[in-house]
Amino acid sequence: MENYNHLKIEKKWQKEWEKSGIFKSPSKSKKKKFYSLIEFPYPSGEGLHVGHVRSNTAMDIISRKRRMEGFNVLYPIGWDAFGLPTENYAIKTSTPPEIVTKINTDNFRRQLKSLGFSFDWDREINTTDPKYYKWTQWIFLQMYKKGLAYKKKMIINWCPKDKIGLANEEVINGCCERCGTLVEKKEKEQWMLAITKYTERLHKDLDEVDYLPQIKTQQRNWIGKSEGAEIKFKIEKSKVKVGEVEVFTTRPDTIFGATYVVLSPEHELIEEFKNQNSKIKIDNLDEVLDYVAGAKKKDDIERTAEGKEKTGVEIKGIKAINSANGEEIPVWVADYVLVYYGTGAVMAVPAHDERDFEFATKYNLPIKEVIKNTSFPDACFLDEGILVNSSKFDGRNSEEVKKDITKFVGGEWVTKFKLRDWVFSRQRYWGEPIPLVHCEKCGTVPLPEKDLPLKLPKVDKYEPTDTGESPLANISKWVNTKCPKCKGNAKRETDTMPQWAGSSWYYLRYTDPKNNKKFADPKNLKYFTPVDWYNGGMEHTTLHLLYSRFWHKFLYDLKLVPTKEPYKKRTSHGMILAGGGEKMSKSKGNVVNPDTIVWTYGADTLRLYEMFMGPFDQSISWAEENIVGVRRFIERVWKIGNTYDFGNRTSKALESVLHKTVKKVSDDIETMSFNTAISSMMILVNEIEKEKKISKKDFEVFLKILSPFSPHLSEELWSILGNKKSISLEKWPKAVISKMEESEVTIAVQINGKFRAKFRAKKGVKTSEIEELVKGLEEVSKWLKGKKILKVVNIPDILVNFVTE
RNA sequence: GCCGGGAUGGCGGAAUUGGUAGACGCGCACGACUCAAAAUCGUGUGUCGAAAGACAUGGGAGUUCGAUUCUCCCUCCCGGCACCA
Repeated sequence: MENYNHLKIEKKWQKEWEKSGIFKSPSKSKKKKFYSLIEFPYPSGEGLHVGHVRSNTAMDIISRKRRMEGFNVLYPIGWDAFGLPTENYAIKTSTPPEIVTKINTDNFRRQLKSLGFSFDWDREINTTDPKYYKWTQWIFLQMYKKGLAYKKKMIINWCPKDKIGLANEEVINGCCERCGTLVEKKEKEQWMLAITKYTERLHKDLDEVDYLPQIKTQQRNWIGKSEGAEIKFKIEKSKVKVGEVEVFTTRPDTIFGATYVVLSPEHELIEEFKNQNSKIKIDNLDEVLDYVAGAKKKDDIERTAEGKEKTGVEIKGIKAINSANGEEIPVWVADYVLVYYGTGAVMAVPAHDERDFEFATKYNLPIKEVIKNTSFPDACFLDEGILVNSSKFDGRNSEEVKKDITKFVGGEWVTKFKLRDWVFSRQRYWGEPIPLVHCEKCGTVPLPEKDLPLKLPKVDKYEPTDTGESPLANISKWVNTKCPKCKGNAKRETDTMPQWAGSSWYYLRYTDPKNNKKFADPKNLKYFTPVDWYNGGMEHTTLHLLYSRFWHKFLYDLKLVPTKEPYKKRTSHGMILAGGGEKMSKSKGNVVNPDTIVWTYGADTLRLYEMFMGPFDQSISWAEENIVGVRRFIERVWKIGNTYDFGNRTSKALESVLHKTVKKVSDDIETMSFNTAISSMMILVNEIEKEKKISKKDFEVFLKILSPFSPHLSEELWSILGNKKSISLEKWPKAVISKMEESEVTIAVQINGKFRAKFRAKKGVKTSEIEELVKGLEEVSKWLKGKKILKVVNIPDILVNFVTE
């Protein structure tokens, strides 16, 4: 027997698979389809991460199993190649980003191929390929035409280091998600996508998909649905109505306790105070404007940090009228009220809201109890309860009066969401150009479809400009163009799209990656979509998942895709951390290169190790010393396959273990419990080695269930055993229940719940028989001697418990 | 602060309609093979104890014949959100 030479064997089969094309997925097939998807990698300069190997192997195992179960499996791969790291690298080395991308994707491709993943390489896509981004631009234009893409002057999060505007989702603790630099505020015109028009559906349709519960929860929290009342409060000056302010509250039941109203600094009413012709005149305009200016200058961190001490200024000269009891109450402006949520104004109920309580205490505003509680007046009481001091609503319960009170004060019951529109423009080079033209006469004009793709022009410098414009703005030849409508002089939009654009629809392109006439043929979409199983990182559950669901729903409304939701099932994997439990990073020098492992131990070993190391959905530390365990397992299987003199009989006991293993592995793959699947196969191999005998047929059954995990080893042994066709074309084995059963069972004996002995008995043995059998056992009789048995608990074939006095 | 997940030997982890805690793997110890080492194979390996046995699943209470599993309280760790009215 030759030693197991992983280098030779793995290369051989990778070539073989490529030659035979058995992992290609025909777009036309009588078979049922199965679409399994991984998040396509960003081809970074660092090369493949061992984390990629973990998730790709998991979906590869599932894909290979599905193929053997008779499905036409689509398991595609591509590159999410636009983005900042490539651009930054290009700036640093003066290499065009497309060259950097080419080098990186070549490297990634080589690495992925060395791991034996069963991708359909014919369907490879790249978001930076004009043939691909033509359709990203096309979809954007459809959104533009439907009014979902709009330009808005707004205060954006600005990263001074990357010189780029960031979406809210990309700001982490007030810092840039990528480089950690403190984010500044900057006013700029930005392209927005009206994702909020889909909020309700994005929220509701989560009921229909099979996502891990945590993923659904995170999406729901991000969308942030809450129900409450919109209520108008009159604004009076010297007892005369001069206007009104609308507030949003989830607690209309506490309205009788509203002792003041707070406006956010950006509230529209404040603009009106400045207006000389306005009916609303206030006494301390300068003071108010000072405060507002100060608040606007502060960025989000300052507003929230600052020891969380709330500040505000009373707006003097006007009063609000509490719509519930007609009381005159003061109006304040304070930056703890956010302009972009609800109505940008709140009714403050200090007795029953922590923030209002803090503010009222600081500024000596009245605190009025309206929900009965014992802690008043030392602390606010947040729970719902029985109303007091609320005129005719006294004595009733919060829950039941909310809507009644809303009606009573003429308010409206509404649903609000935290989700805000998506800032879609970036002032960078390496992204899809936004295909719009600004014409002096016609305004903003979309490019006609025949002019797509609008290709990125060649530039000399990739640096963004300090004015905040994209480098594209410097290329006058490109910027100056003709208006598609009037043929007059016009300028191109110079902003590009964010990285999320290309990844919002890539799973659709896989169904028909080479189509030049459509983003995908409807027939292919009908056959392959939705994605049956999508696995990815937890870090993408809020952004990528939400964005792509939004794009999908938009396309669904245009009847361009056949399903409401893009992904039927979504799971996520845990991260692989470095030895000390830290993130792997270049700067810490703790990155594990999969190439090294593939060379020294082999791809099958790496695959098996990463699946065996721990629960798939949990983060886990890399531990190189454990790799040897799975390598030993592979070598033992290799030895059995090469040296055993296979007969045609397997012992009953071994047969039972085999079938249990088949069942366990089949079930565990479905629940992504790969670690226990592998452990059960190890147990089987231990048993085979103990008996030193197994039939060829049964050993082949084992090879089949091993093949998704260790495809190279399995193929090689399969062919050594004389099989001509690939093991991947075999049928997935079925566990035979009758063969799993054993005639004898081990029954545990407990005395008062404590384990004392075990014994073998025929299956289905009766309680009375057990008592006789057991009393003969010395370990049992010594505990029962002189004791009265009060009760016998018998769990058939598992356990018997004697309860004594 | 809120939401979600978690805590089990020296280490990674296994076990839930409540039923023999520690499967499987690593490590370690001893033995076989070897001139020797590595590799391999065999045996053992939760803690205390000579043994009988007792104690053990982050801590404390409870339900139960029986709790890693269910209930309540607490501690710590990880992830997400964070003045969202």
